[in-house]
Amino acid sequence: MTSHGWYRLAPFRWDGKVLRRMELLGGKVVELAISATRGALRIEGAEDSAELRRRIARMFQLDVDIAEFLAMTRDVATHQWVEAAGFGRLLCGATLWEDIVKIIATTNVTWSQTVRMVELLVAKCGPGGVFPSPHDVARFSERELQDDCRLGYRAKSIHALANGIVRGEIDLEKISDPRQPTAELFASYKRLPGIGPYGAAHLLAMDGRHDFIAVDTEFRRFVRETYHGGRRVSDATMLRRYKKWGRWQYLAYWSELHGP
DNA sequence: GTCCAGGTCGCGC
DNA sequence: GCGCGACATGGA
Repeated sequence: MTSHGWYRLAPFRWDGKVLRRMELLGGKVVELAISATRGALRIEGAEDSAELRRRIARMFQLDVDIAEFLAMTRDVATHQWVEAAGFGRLLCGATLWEDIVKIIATTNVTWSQTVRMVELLVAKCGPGGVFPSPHDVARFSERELQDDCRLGYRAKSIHALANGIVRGEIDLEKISDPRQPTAELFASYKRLPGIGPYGAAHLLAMDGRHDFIAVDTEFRRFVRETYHGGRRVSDATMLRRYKKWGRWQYLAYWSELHGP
């Protein structure tokens, strides 16, 4: 649950054992309490429903099959620990929309600012503490979002995204159609406001597609320090190291980052 | 004051 | 297609 920082972004709350979040289900706000026991997920706080299952499936990547990746790790000394540790799935938001907003909020800022931005956005726009819908966000002006949620220039992208969805100009269902080849999905994601190569690769990873590594300061720092004695090298050189992992490149890097 | 953080965008060549 | 500066914000 704690593989990348998402568990710290509102409306998620994590106390070290139970992951909680407010969620709007069947027209009412409920508090979900999610825990994992022996690899099984336990959900409390809501009646079973198709909508709940859909959201939980995205949050925990329940439909993502990482068997091929795990098989590869068995043959690589540095990754032997991965399978036993149960590593390989990223915590996601309940919807693609939520993750796009959160990824925009991670760009070109410190993590503590990201946490604050999302916290303020949920507080301002999300009724009852749930993650706000595009409608909830589109009610506010760009200026208001920027000032009250401390989004900086990202308010422009988030405002454009929310309004684009509300007006029907951005159709996330269509954009994220899983039947598309990875390269086309990548291109579609990159066309979203505020999403570039980094964001698109991250969104793909949330679809369980790890073909592209999201090159950011974190990736560069890790590779530089781990493999190049702190000397700076080109992105291409850094990426070459992970080519052998094929469509699991991002996950391979990520597992190195989180180490045994 | 300056630099930079899990980048993106628009512009000029 | 590629390099470059601008862009809000807050902490070092």
